[in-house]
Order: sequence, then C-alpha cells, then structure tokens
Amino acid sequence: MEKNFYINHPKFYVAVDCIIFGFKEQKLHLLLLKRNFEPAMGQWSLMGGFVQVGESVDDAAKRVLKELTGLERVYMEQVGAFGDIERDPGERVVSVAYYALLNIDDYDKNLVHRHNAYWTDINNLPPLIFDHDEMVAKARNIMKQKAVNEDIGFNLLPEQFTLTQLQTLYEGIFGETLDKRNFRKRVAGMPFIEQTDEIDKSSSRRGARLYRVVKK
Amino acid sequence: MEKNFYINHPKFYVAVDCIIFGFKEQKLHLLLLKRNFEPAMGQWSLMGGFVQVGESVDDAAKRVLKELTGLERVYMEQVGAFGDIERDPGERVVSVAYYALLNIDDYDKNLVHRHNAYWTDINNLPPLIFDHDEMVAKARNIMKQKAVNEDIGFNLLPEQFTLTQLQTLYEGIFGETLDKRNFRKRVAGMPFIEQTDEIDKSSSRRGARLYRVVKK
DNA sequence: TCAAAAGTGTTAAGTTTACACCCATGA
DNA sequence: TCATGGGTGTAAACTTAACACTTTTGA
Repeated sequence: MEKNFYINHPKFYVAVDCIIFGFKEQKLHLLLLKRNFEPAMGQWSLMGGFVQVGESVDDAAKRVLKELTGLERVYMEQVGAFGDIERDPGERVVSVAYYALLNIDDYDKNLVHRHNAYWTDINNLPPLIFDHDEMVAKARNIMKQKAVNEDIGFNLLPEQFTLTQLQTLYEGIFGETLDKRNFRKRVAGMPFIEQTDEIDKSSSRRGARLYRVVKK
Repeated sequence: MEKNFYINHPKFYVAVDCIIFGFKEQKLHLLLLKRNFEPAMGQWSLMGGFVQVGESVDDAAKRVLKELTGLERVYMEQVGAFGDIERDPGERVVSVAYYALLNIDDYDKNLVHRHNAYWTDINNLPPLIFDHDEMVAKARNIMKQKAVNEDIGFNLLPEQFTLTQLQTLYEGIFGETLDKRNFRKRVAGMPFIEQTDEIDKSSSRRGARLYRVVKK
C-alpha cells in the first residue's frame, strides 16, 4: 500500500565518487584511476561505484573507498550531489561525491595496483572524466574551509610527525606558504598536540622532534 | 551499446527537499507544509518533490521551490544528499536538500495557501517527518557559515531595509545578539551597502534611515 | 513631556603579521 | 668545517569587543 505513493516517478542510478587525499613526498596527492574498464577506458577518473539496494549512500562511499584502499574507518565527508542530466554522457547517473583523508602509510598497495590507481600531485592533475574536476575543486574548497576551524589535517599524517611535515601539509591544503615561527606558535597553543621523546633523523642531520595527536 | 555498462545496478527514486528561509516579523522563519497528502498526511515537512527524467537535480529544486512560492531566480544552495536506507520508511528514496533565501514580500500567497504551507518561527519548529529535522539543522549551519564571509543575508530582505532590520536578521542567523555600534561600524565599511534618502517610519516615531544593496 | 527606537566614538584587549639568527649534526 | 634543516622571540599593525548617552518624534 504505502509502497505505491511514488510509483509515477522515475528512478535513477545513484553513484558515489571518492576524492581521496593523501600526503606523500611533502605534497598533497589524490588517488586517481587510470581507467582499465568502460566507460571512458584509458582516461583518468575518481574511484566510484554504484549505490546498492542494501546500503546507504554513505556506506556505499565507505565500501568504494575500501575496495580501492582496503581501509575502513577513514575520515570521510560528503562533498555534495552532482545531478546534471548529461554529467555522465552514457546514461543518467546522479552521483554523490565524498572526500577521504588518509594516512598514506596504511593503504593496501596491491588493491590499488589492481585498480590501476596512482597517487597524483594535486597541483598537477590530469583532466578527469565527466564532472570529476568539479568534484575535486569543490572537495578542496570544503576541505580547506574545514581545516581552518577543525583539526582534520592530522588524518593525513602518520601517527608521529614533525612540525615541518605538519606545516608543509597545511601549506599544501591552503595553497600558500606559512611563517615558520607563527605556525609553531599556533601549534604550541593546541592542547591536543604533544611532543614525543622521539627524534626523526630521516630529513636532517640534526633531527626533528616528533609530535603526536592526543586521542581524546 | 554505451547504455549497457550500468545495467546490473539498481535505480532509486531521487527527491529534492527545500529548506525555505524567510525573515518575517523580525524573526527567521521556515516555510513548512502541513501535509494534506500521503505519505505522512497531517504531519509537518519540508516542501519536496521527485527529480524527473528531463531535469537536473538543481533544476528539480528550483521547480519545487517555484511550485510552492511562484518564485524563480531565488538564492539557493545545495545542503547535501541524504541517503540512509530507511530515511523514508515507505520506500527507498535518496533526497538532495537545498536551502533557499527569499524576500518574504515577493512570494505567491495563493500557491502557498493551496499547498497548506505556513511560515514557522525557526526557533519554534514542530517535529518534521523523516530526516527533515536533520536537513534543517545542516542547512542552518551551512547558511550561518556562509553568512560570515559572504553577503547572502540580503536575499532575505526587501530592497530597502533599516540597519536595525539588518542587525535583527543577522542576530537570527547567528543565534546571538550583536552590539549595535560595532554592527553599524562594520556595515559602514561595506561598499555595496548604500544609504537611500528615504526614512522608514513604520517602526519608530523618529524613523530609521533605509539602506539598499548596490547591484554590481 | 515622555516613551521608544535611532543614532553615534573611544579605548582596551586580543590577534595576526613581519621579521633573522643560532643550533645540532653527519658527511 | 660546513651544508642542511631545526628551532626560537619580539614589536608593530590590525581587528575585535566592550561600553552609555543623546536625538527625534508622535501620541
């Protein structure tokens, strides 16, 4: 009975697409597919997938992320719905984009390899299919916005990190250079960041103090 | 040929729901339906509708807003997609929420009456069906956020307005009282707001200067 | 004449920015 | 010993916040 209220309305494919951020070699990267399947085989795209009957849209995004990276419990946020008629030239698909921030030490390299996915410098992206460029642009904006007020950046770092790494990350997010002393002053005022007693010697002779986020 | 890539995936109803803000009697209001149709007849909800084959999701939102208010070219922004499996207990529907800011002088009262819709004080809302409360909460947050940096508030005001009206509006948006002198100082620094030579006498004996937004 | 809303500046506190040199180490 | 990245403080500019009284007018 109830099931018939909507019967005169059309149905659509609903997809999810993931903008997957990682911080690698001192730069922000996105994990992109060089598509080895149709449609648009051979072109670059975000990792995506279709929402299934038994899952919420959010869960579909988590599933798709896991299919590519093996990771669960990753920081994800919705970017928004993309619903232009011709956004996918093959067939009408409404897509909901999500961005994910992942610690690049953790992902499953085999899975990524099997999907023909590559980490790509965010300031040097190839053209992407459909409206994926627009999705990326919107995700970057939302992420940047969010990073001003909330401490989401740490999701991109390993458990321990140097202040220089942290600064470089934020410079990547905001797209501008920051003053070292002012940056460190601010970090010093964040109660949830604490020094460890370890030193990272990998990036300088002197070595840099490692810090970590205090779990609440 | 191309059309068959996605054939194994399910399709869903896709709806839009509109959080319609108006500024009335010195308070922020939402335009809500007291539903005179199924499902959930008799309960309160946002104005919504289903996306049709020939229209984008954005266009569906514009159409739905126009169906209720008669208005076109209203300021609208997407709030996000809501895709929980059971969000509509009757049937699986993915909904994309939008908020609209409208000048309450302009809408079509007959249409609104026919839809059994009412302006409701945003701080005194009835419980809404499904996840509409969540949509409203998210829309308010996004709107508040946006109002900090961008001058969207003016969409809620008539062409000419007093500074007291403007301040009351922003107090409604931010949910806090503002200092009159500081507020006026800030407005004075906005180049796109200009004095008119008219005085509004409706709210005080002395009368208050009317201002307007300069179109760019 | 008085009630009610409109209008008007100054100061202190806090925040943000700009800026340059010494340190520790391994090669 | 020197090249490299790590680490450190202060002062000026700017922004934000706090605060109270006078004006105008119609009833």
